[in-house]
Amino acid sequence: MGTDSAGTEQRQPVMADVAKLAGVSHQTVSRVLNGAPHVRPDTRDRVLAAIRELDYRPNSAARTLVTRRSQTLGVVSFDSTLYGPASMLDGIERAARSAGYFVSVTSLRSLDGRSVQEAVDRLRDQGVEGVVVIAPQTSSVSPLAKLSSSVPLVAVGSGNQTHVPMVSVSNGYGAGEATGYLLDLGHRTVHHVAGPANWLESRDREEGWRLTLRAAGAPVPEVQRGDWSARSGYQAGLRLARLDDVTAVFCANDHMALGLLRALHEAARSVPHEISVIGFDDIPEAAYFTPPLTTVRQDFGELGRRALELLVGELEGAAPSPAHVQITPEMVVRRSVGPPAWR
Amino acid sequence: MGTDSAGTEQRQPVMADVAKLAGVSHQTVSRVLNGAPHVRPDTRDRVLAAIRELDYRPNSAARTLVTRRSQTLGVVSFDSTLYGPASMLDGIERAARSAGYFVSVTSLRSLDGRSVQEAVDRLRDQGVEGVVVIAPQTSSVSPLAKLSSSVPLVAVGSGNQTHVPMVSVSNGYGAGEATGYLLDLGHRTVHHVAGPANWLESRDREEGWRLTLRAAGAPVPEVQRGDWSARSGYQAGLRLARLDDVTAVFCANDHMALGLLRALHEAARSVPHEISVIGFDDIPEAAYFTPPLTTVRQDFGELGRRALELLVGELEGAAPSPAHVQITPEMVVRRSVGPPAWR
DNA sequence: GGAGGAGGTGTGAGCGTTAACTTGGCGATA
DNA sequence: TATCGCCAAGTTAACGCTCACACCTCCTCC
Repeated sequence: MGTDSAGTEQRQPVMADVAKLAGVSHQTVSRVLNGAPHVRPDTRDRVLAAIRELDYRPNSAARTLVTRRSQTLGVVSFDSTLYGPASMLDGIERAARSAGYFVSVTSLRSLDGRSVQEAVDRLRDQGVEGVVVIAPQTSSVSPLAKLSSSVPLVAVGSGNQTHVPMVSVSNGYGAGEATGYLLDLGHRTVHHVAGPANWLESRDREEGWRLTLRAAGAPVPEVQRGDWSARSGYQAGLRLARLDDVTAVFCANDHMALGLLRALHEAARSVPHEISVIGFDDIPEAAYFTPPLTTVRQDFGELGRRALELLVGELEGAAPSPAHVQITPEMVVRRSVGPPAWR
Repeated sequence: MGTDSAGTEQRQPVMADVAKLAGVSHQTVSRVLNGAPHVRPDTRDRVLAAIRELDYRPNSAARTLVTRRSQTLGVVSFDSTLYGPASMLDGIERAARSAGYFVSVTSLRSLDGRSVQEAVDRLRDQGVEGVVVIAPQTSSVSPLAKLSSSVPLVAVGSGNQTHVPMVSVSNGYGAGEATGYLLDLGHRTVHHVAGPANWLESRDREEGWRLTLRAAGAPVPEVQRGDWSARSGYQAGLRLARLDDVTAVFCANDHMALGLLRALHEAARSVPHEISVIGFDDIPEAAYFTPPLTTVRQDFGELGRRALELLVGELEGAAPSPAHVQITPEMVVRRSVGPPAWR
């Protein structure tokens, strides 16, 4: 008959429905929902009961519209299939949730700056309050400075970028530790299987390796360049196996180290008796390689967590701190290293 | 000096600002933005120019409020640090983006049904239009049926759940292939390192293995139970190495196979000469194990993509298809298998 | 040449919430 | 007893967008 209440209305209940049922105004419902003071306990209870009865859910779009806060953070990542990015994402998500934020992710299809730009824009259009960028490529760092003006932004990765708040692992330090350890064992020098040239991690680890060799007065062999994959490590291994003065190799990550181990095995070069190998990351499998891999552990989850803390701090604290958090990696010694063979 | 225009207002431009600048009504701006017909080309151009000049961004919360569409999908995953879930997430994100959706993720802290419930609720409160659940544990499947009434939902994993649309890999088939291959090579039977008992994948692979042995009249050895980690595979390997009638082992995933290889190597049991090993997943590193691992490949990215297609279909097509998409895995033969040793 | 239709645009209402005011009690203070 | 102030509510106005409709101008057709 009338215009309303034509029986069983199927639409979602809204605040007004709750208010009517509880016999209060919608504003009081809002107050209860937001934990505002000055609500009489019995009133609160009536409202809560009505909410439960109707299974009422606040509409987040409406709330966002008026408060201008979406409670959502964005994450831009590159290849979230890799162990590192995946773990960081996981850390970020956990930290975000406990800070009361949702996480919206988007992954990059290519490495260029425009792609990062697009991804951040996309996230921004969706209304995220801040963005964490996991994109440690040289090409994607410079655009960040511009972007950060449009939306609070934190980078996670490597490098000494001054413009953007960032949390990173001391890759150079870790690489130095690994290289130094091998030199201390008595190796004349240490070869290096590096990551892609345009990754900051890659560059920093290479630099750490190089500086340590120089400081020790050791010769600096030619770098074998890989792309983080086991496949590329394998190929680097085949090349290194042809040289016969190789007694120690530092790989920029564990996956390449795995490939290297494979290649050395095929070339009948014993690890660690003839050649020592150190990786980087300490992926969960590293301890089960043949032989178990000595490596430099970095805590990806912690990295993500810290990045999120930084972002939330920037968002909620008034301080627009352009901080740079450094996390120190730690070497884990396993059976893939030893003193050089006497011969 | 009225109430408005006190100089350089810092607030974000809204549709009305664009309209004023272009000399049209806000509705025309909306039409241009949404590609509505019946807008004269030069009007459109003026509007577009105004948008660019002001760097106007539509407010998604406002749009969502009125259209009741958030353009956002939720993903619930368990341990997105693992290669499988991470790859699926990646596939889902890519597919979602090309279908015009954002992706909001949340990961489970524990396996129980209540935890899944909470995660989905959380996502729903945020206003997602649908949810993909990557949670192939037995404990989390039953709650899904109830949940699916409140929001469109698709599961990805395993099992023959009838209540919820799902996309899964034929785990039983893959396990059967692997087991059959080993039997065909002449092995008397095949041992099995299984995954956690409460995972559907685990259960289905174990069942495929068992059925194949039975069908071939082969004895069914006791199952070694692991937890997907290389560590647990290693421990299972130590146990199996003590038995001396073991000539073939099928592992429920590649990581456990890695641990197994390690244990067998330490026990001086040669693979494949004394013992053949097959894994499951074909992670990128499997080809570089020592020896390279024969395994059953499943395309996680494809899995995620298909799950998303299913969800979007349910969302946009009128058909509430309670489909069940099956993807067939494929065996990849490498050097970790061979005929049993004669002795 | 007036009716009808289609293209092109403007007007007003409403989505569901929070923010800012307003209102009405009631006890404490002067 | 009149006044102040605090508590506990209610009322109204945004927030920025889309939808439904009204309107105007041509053009076509009989």
